[in-house]
Amino acid sequence: MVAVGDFCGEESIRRAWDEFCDFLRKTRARLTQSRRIIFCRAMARPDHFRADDLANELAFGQDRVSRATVYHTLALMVKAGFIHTLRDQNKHVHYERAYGQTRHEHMICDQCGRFIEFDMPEASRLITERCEELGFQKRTYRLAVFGVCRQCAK
Amino acid sequence: MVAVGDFCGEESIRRAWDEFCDFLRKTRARLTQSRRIIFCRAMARPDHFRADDLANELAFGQDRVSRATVYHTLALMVKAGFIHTLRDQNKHVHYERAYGQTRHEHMICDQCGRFIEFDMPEASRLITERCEELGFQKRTYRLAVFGVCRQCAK
DNA sequence: ATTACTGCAAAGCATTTGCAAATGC
DNA sequence: GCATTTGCAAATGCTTTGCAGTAAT
Repeated sequence: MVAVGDFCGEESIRRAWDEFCDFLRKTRARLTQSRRIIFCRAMARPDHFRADDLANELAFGQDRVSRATVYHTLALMVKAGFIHTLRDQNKHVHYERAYGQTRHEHMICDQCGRFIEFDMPEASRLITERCEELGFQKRTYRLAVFGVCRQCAK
Repeated sequence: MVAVGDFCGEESIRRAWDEFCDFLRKTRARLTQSRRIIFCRAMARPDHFRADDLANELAFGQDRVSRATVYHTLALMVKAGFIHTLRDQNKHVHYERAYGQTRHEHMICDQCGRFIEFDMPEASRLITERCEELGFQKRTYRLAVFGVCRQCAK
């Protein structure tokens, strides 16, 4: 059983966790300590993180959770829509918080690997049009620009 | 030494191979039999193929080339701009011919994995604008739409 | 009590690498 | 002849899986 007071600090994360609990109940999955720990740590990350990093971070200490469970739970969180996956130029999967965020695209620096977010609202409309023309049922799309960021260009 | 007559059928491939030879000479790399075989087979593929598949195809027979060499050569071809990489929903890398092709984007079917090409010329301009605003030096970009294709939707 | 979840360690698996032999220049 | 490339097999490295034990409902 997950203690009621056991959420993870920030208020928005608490709300997110409550919604994730709804998702879990709806899918007859269980509310576990491990899931709460992983969920909160993942949601608290401000940047684009990798499953592996999070797993390493959670491999020791009192809140320790196994590598396998981290991977499982992140996949659940993607399914529930709380995080998104991205891929960097080295084909590694990165996650980013989706809950409470607006749609944005990414520029990825070839040199430092940094992710720079930018908006391109027009893309969505254009893509929707093309999908309708071609009878393709869009689920989502990814737009990534590769190159060199301002800092690295200096 | 690579025999002069030893190109690979199609005329456009022959021209491409000649250009690849220029590239190789320019970078002081060698014109080898293995490279010719891999280059021609890769260029002849009409669809989106995987290194692994090509390596398997070339693992037997008189034109056999090792797996490692296939991977190496495809990387060279990407560097030289004759093929592009794409990633499918299962994080596998696919290659597609770039030589003689115009820019296009992809819809990738969640169910059958098919790649559907479509044009979205406006994207390029919009992206260039954003990159200028943000001081990002664009090298290339990838736009992929995920969902269900017309056939699978039936 | 039942069923799902967790942790562990092993398996996967496409890709990369180290090194000796072969080949192009 | 010298440097690059090739082939082989082993290593890599992230991710997934099988299974036995543990926890949630």
